[in-house]
Amino acid sequence: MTEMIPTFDSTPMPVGNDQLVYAVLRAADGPLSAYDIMDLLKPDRPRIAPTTVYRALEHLIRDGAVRRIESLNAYLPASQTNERAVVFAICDDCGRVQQRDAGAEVGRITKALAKDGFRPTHPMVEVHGRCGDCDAGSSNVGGGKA
Amino acid sequence: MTEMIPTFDSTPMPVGNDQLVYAVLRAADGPLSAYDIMDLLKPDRPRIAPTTVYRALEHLIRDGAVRRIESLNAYLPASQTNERAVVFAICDDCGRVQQRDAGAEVGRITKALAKDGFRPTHPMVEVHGRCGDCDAGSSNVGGGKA
DNA sequence: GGCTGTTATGTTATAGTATAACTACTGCGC
DNA sequence: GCGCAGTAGTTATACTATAACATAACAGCC
Repeated sequence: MTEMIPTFDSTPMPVGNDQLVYAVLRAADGPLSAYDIMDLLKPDRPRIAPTTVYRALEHLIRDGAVRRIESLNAYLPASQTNERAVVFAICDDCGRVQQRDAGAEVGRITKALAKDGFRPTHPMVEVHGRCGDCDAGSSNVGGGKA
Repeated sequence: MTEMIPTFDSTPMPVGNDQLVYAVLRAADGPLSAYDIMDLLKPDRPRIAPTTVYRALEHLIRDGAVRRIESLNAYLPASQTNERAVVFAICDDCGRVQQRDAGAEVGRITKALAKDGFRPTHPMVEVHGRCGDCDAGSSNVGGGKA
């Protein structure tokens, strides 16, 4: 946890970019692209550049506070301190993403690959679909997509 | 204009962009980005545009002949006609990718999500790591990364 | 034949995502 | 002070993908 809540203070507000980026991600109700983040930081940092955002994301991801969704080119605050493999359930309708542990299943997959001589370092599982809310909301009886 | 093979006989044999793109992917020994493909097609089609390549990829993916690797923004010919869920084992050293069936494990994951009301449509599993060849070739005894 | 809808393609421009290259500042240990 | 590592700023550019519009080929129908 790099959480560092800088509350009652006398310090000269050294809130770094990492914290700012993290705060923006926490405040959002869905994944954000790096450029979304940049736009949301503009009020505080009018001249912020992509590089800055990407560097902050790099740190946050390295520390496990943020995760990247490859299939969306977007970023989310990690939901759990739990370090096991995570699966993203991505709703293509509303854009919201759930994170769930899939350590067991991912373990089976990586073990099978290891048997073939492959040495896994970073597994990722992303499942697109439709969340319960959206599925209920616009029940189109035919069964197709919206 | 559409690259007729000008052979013996009157059959038009119009080799479309889809076939050209597919041929390039088959000839490569690893995944290619859309712009890699474009460059490789330049000799045949000096003025080919990104749009054309993306459209061909769209068709090929729709037909199951090609798969996209999200974490690389790259494309591969599908290894199997088998329609089950596939896991990509991506070597971060040499760039080569193996495709293996992971229908069983992916089935467990999607079933678990379905129990929560999520309706999966397109699961993807991509595992980064190091292939057997690279792991053997540059055995760095400490166990870290290259 | 003429009309129209559909699919594929071409062409130009632009949007969106990510990194390179260089500079400079800060804190820390020697 | 000096070098080093980490962070940050700045500018430019590379890489990935789509929008918007025009054209051509063909099929079905009147």
